[in-house]
Amino acid sequence: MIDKYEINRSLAINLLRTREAVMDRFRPMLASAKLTEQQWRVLRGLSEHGATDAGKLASIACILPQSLSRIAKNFEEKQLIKMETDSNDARKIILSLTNNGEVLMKGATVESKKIYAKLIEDFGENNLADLLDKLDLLRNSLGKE
Amino acid sequence: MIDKYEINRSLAINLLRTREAVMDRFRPMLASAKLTEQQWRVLRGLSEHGATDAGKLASIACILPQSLSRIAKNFEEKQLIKMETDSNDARKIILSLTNNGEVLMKGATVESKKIYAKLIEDFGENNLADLLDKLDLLRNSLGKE
DNA sequence: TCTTTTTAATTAACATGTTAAATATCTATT
DNA sequence: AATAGATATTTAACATGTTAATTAAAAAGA
Repeated sequence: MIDKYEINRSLAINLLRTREAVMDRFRPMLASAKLTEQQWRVLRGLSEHGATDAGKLASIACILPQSLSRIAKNFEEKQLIKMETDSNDARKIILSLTNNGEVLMKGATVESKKIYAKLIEDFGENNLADLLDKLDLLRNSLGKE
Repeated sequence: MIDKYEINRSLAINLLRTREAVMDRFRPMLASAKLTEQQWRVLRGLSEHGATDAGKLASIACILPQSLSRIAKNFEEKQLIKMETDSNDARKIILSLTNNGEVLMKGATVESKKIYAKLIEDFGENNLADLLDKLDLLRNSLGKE
């Protein structure tokens, strides 16, 4: 039964395999920084957005709030982030990088940009723009954002 | 610092978000069958390819052999699959669906095809073909397959 | 103001991802 | 045939995904 419904042709699997192929280029960098993909996205979100409450940060980093809760506790113990209660809303926790966290991200970000630049060079800037457009279109077609 | 390196524009995150949007359409089906995404891919692989050794099946289902090992034990206890040693190579384990497993997959496959057909209708057959082509191209550019 | 509802974050329980190591079997070399 | 090296699977330990429940605080209504 080899048709467009077959597993190797399915959209979800192709998105997964392609993402894995992309991440393979970043894994050495992450391994040398001793960070998981999710931890990297959290620190990157804080680095780009500055102090952010947990809910927004989870959304930015594309992880569940429950996962961020665990990651944040871990990072606070390692003194990579600070956790403070929002003075306007005691339910919210504001996260921000410590100096240690910023130092860690400085180096990793330089490395990450090099890898991404090489990826764009290999894939082609136009191909990348087209692909990102198609992905946006698909998400819109599915009624999400 | 909003440039092409910014997290919300990064390729890996977009592939992740888009995949999540696609899977959102399938999750109700999976929930009603009480299957995780990975369990679904394993059963689907067996349904499409018949009896398969663990290594090949893990590759087909796009999960790690270690994960398949746990899933297979779980499924064997629930009598959804059989596990037999390969008579030609005692290192290999051949997995196959039981009758129970095939019955489960019959219904779920019908449902899955309906959902996928609706997705194609919403996204457009040409857009889907283009996207799959671009994903292939990207994987090839990255030197994978 | 008091109660109810909603929201933000956390915790719990189980499944999977990831890296490393262990086990068993096969293959190649001598 | 005996050994060394390679392959297939499994197990272990820890991090994250997922669903559900819990806690605390804000917002809404009576």
